[in-house]
Amino acid sequence: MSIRFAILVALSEGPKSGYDVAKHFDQSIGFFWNARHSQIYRELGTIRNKGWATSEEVEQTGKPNRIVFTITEEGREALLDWSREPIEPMEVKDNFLVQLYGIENIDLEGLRANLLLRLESHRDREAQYASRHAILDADHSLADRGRQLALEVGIRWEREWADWCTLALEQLSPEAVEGLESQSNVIELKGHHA
Amino acid sequence: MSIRFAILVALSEGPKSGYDVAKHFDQSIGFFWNARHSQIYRELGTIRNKGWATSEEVEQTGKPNRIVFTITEEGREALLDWSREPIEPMEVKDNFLVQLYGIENIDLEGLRANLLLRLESHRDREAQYASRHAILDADHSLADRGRQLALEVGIRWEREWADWCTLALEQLSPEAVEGLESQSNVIELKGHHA
DNA sequence: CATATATATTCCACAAGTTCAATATGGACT
DNA sequence: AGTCCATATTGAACTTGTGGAATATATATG
Repeated sequence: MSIRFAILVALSEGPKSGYDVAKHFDQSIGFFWNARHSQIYRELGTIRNKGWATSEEVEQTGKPNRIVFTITEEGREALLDWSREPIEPMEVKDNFLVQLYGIENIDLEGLRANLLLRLESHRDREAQYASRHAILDADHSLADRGRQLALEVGIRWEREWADWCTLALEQLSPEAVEGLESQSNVIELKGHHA
Repeated sequence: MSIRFAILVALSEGPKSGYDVAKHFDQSIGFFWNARHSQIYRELGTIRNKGWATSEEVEQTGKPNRIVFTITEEGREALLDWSREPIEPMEVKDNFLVQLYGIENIDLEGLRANLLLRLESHRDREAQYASRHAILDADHSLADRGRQLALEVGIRWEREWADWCTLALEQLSPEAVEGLESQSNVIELKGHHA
């Protein structure tokens, strides 16, 4: 229950080939639920098998033929039914947080390096979302308002994470950590191997 | 590359059975990377096969015997190696955001109901994290500082989401949406079926 | 007395998602 | 001439994670 409906959302805006869906995902829904092309093609197959879409081969010269999928009434109903069901809160699965819980048994230098990398990537993404947010017109179009809301939460999310990375870098800097009580075994292990 | 290391982090704090790991997850790391017991037991098997832990059966009366896993030097090194590798930014996979991108083709009433549910669950979680945050001592213990940082980002995350839910409920209220340009097919579909 | 819960592990079927390779062609870059 | 990229789809092997059932006993709740 997942990428299936993200694809169906894409099809609800107009007929698309697997390639189109993948392209579309790269610059919109994909920010929030991406997938590799192999999965997209497979899901399109099951969507068709469920009667949620019909497919039609379009001949092309010089390029491989496209197989274009068109959503059916059943597909639109499936989308509606899905949107009426309760949504499970998104599951947080972040290696950072696992590492923080095991901070005494991991490499602090590695963690700091990763915090810096993440800080950068959060700033990048925030800028990306913000630029897309700016070109939408939420005052007149429902579609744009929905997309803006999605981008809005994306922007907030990236901003909070970036701020948090800065905080974590401060609190875990060598000076800040010095003198803290710790049963770390990292130093002895380093001695064994370096 | 995932629950494996979360389990290894748990084992790095002391020997544990599969049941212990599951319990431990329920109240700590599990907030940020949970798993069902069937997967935990399976991963413990592969951790042992990789030589990252040894296992030992402990006889008990009245209860089933426990199989206790103890981390090895190789396991500790694997944990260190892992913490030195770059961490991929967490993947966002949220049905909400998908629905917002397809807002014209989903049921707005359903979306509003789900926003209310989510608002509640974010408030709950924030309170849960905050109460755990409060009992840690980040001024003296590195372990506690790490855990506090993890909880800190959890609190920020829940707070932002809760605020956003409120914003979305306002912007998608029937009054706010009225008069917006929309090609929605929801109404006609309802007519066909209700 | 029946039922639920806590303890403790195993196994199987399934769903969801990734990785990699193969196929085929036209155009752009070096 | 050779390589890379865009177009376009398929398929197989694999990893990761879920759901459910089976087994066995002690204690608590109704």
